[in-house]
Amino acid sequence: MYDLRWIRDNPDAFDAGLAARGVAPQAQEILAQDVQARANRTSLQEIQNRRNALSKQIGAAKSKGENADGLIAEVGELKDALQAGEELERDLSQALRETLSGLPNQPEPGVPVGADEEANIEVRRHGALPVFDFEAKQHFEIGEALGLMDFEAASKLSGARFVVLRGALARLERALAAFMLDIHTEEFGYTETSVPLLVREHTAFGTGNLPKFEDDLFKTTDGFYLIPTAEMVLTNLVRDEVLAEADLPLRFIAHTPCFRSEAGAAGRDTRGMLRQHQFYKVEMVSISHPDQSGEEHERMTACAEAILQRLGIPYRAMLLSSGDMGFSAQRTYDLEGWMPGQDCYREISSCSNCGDFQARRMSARFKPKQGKGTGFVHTLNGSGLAVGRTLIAVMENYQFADGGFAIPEALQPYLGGMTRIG
RNA sequence: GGAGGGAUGGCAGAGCGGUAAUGCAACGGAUUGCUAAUCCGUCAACGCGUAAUAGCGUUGCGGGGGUUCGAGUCCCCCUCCCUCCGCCA
Repeated sequence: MYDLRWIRDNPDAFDAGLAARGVAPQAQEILAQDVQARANRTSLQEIQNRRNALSKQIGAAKSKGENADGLIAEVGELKDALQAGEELERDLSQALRETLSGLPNQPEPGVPVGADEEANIEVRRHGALPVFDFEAKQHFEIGEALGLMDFEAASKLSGARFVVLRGALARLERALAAFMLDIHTEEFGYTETSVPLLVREHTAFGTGNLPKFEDDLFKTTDGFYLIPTAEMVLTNLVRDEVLAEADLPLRFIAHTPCFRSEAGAAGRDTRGMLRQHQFYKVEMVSISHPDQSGEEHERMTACAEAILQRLGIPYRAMLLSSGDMGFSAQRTYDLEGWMPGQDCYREISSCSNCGDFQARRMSARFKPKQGKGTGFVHTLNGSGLAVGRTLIAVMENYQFADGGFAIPEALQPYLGGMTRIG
């Protein structure tokens, strides 16, 4: 959500930012509406002022037992104008709110401008790619051959884009989540949080998933949305709050299932468990002081990278282009893990700084120590990491010719000392 | 599912038709060897105004309608929270 006053002062920058995201210019239209709304507000306030003054006189007159009929008649003449002004005020501000709530965030300076992932910039690469003296398999080939990954069973239950894991593989998934949580909570200062997986509309609005992306969400018959990421809940923890400046930053982490309809992804990544309607993810959220969000963003990305490093998964960090970023983000790093079976890097984490965009939608503020009023916090979110995709990366990077795969050393304590599966 | 109670500023909490009490916290100022205490002010959003302040004004008592010269207060609808009963992990 945008600050109208910022658009007033920077209409060209506003449109340029939208253009970078493939959205047509809006400033002229918005500012015209804004001028109209303010003009109406001013004249409405004058009428309200008169009504209040007259009403006070009426009250005073009546308490003295005097006749107030003249005054009552006078204030009665204001009635139509008052009602019309109030109605117009409602309509105009609602129209503006609707327009603004459907516009994506501005890319930060330094974000490459481009239509899609082609324009992303690789900023770092870490880890040597594994070399195999056999043809590397994809995770589902390994998992199915071991009898531990069962797409048929899942489809019997739920159809396409679900999976059943069994035995050691199911345990590996659980171990990965525990491993990630332990590091982020014990070493990086995130507070482990157990959260609802079903949320109401205003919560989905706060993070920017509604109103524009309702099709991506699952909705229950009684109006709940299933969370597509814990970002939605963790970020909304500060909705309608006024935080003390000294309490910032707040850092939350949660391990949750994520539910996505994948409405626009028909035919993409249909094999395996890369793209599912349901998957586990460990999600970090930071609520930051506006002056520190850039720094916090780098820190958060480093936290996610630490997991990949300790698991020995080669990866690269991509600075997303304006067109590839999510709706609410102003700057995003994707971490792409190496997938030997596919012979390419695939997204395994996405870390975004949303600036005050979500904070405005949620009314999440802080009280500065100096100065009057309140300011909006900045919100950041990042996967640390997507558990399902990390599982894939482990299986593929550590695979053996015989169809089994090794457990990364750091993870072995979480699997009762197991060193390999299969 | 049944019955009842509630939603007021950062927090607590009164007001039940006539300009939103009071307390706590926070911030600014005054005072003061220092700290504490005390006193005064500020403390949300928006509009006008300004270089920025100041200043003036409007709104704000969960949301939306209505009655009234005037609504936190009365009427209607909705949302959420709590308590008890029933059912249940």
